[in-house]
Amino acid sequence: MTQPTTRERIVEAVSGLLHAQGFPGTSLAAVQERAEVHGGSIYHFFRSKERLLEATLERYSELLDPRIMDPAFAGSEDPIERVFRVLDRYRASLLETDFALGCPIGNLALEMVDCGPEVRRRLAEDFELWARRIEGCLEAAADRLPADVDRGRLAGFVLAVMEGAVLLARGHRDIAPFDGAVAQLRDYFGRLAPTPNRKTDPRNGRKR
Amino acid sequence: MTQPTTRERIVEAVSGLLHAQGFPGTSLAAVQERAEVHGGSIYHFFRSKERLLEATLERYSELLDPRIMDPAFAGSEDPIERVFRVLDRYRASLLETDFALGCPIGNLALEMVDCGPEVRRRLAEDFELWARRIEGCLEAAADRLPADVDRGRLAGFVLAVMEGAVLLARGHRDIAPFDGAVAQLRDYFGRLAPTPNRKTDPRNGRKR
DNA sequence: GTCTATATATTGATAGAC
DNA sequence: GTCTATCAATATATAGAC
Repeated sequence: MTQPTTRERIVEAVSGLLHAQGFPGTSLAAVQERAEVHGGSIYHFFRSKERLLEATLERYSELLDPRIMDPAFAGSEDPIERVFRVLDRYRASLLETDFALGCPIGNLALEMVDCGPEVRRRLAEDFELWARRIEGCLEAAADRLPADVDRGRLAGFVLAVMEGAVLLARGHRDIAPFDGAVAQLRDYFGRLAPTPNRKTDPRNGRKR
Repeated sequence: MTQPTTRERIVEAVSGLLHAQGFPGTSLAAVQERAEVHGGSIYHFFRSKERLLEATLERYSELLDPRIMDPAFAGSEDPIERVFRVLDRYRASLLETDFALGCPIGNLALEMVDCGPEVRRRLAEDFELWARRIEGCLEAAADRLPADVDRGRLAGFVLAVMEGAVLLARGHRDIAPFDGAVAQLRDYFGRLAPTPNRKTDPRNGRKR
């Protein structure tokens, strides 16, 4: 409830602009306007545009749970269904923004070819964090998956499918490729966890 | 064997630069240097940078078969194995270029938010062409896939996985996420086409 | 800490001689 | 068709008053 600091306003502005227009497309002039700060204030807090990116990547990792995962998980108690609720949030974001906003980390991963190790580290960290949340769902559904399935690797696969599906939908400006990829992923999960039959399984529905 | 025209040299130069540095990152000054043309020559052939991009996207679609698909398909006669040979070529490209070069179309799909309908159309066309080649492999292996599998949709899924896997590997600067995603896709195909057992299947090995 | 003013470089694009 | 010269806009970054 406290007033955001100038530094926070700057990061918040970059956060939105970066998502919509990428790193080269985000000019500091636009950041000034959006954050309602003037010229040199940005450089008072950040030595360079790349340092500003680093702070924003850290912010993204802070926002992952409250903005993405928690709302998605709230939609279902079933752990595998929760995975698909997460994907559905990216679907909704694509439609709401007319394919302008995909995954901010995914965009940056392709954009930032030449960048310092700190940016690289934070990008990888954000991907890891996302995958670990999905892995948590898979662990919760471990009894419904084949024992020999590597759940960490499967979580990474879900992330790859999400990023690829977002990319295709944005390229086509059409949600159909996204829906097709998600449907195929569902088919895969269906073959991994045949007939969950949650209603009769005593392990499900437990509250504590 | 004929000498490349000036126009062809320009497109060739853009082709490489675009792949490595993206659209905003590809300056016309760099194009001049690489194509060994001077200033206004580019504007003699192309009205704008975006027109130049359109010509390059058309070039990419021309190169898909000779540069990507044909060499990959030459590695195996088995249609499903051919799908994975294609993915393996992207893997090799990532390693050879130290993760600098991924999929040129995938990069552009995320970069080109504001662009004319012609660019959009050609991007979608290039994706479609890629997926249709994979779909051709799946059709050739139709007898080893469940009858109810939508092969066009599965081909789009393979493309999504490839794009996502390339994106993750570039973000991590590590081939492990790519390998993990491909291994998981192999697992999926294994569950779709259990024990191909090509050796004893009379349908395989036919030459005409 | 915040502001104005500005330095320096580079961008896409144009004009016109040859 | 190819060249030189250059425009106008914009980029990141800096200096210094307040």
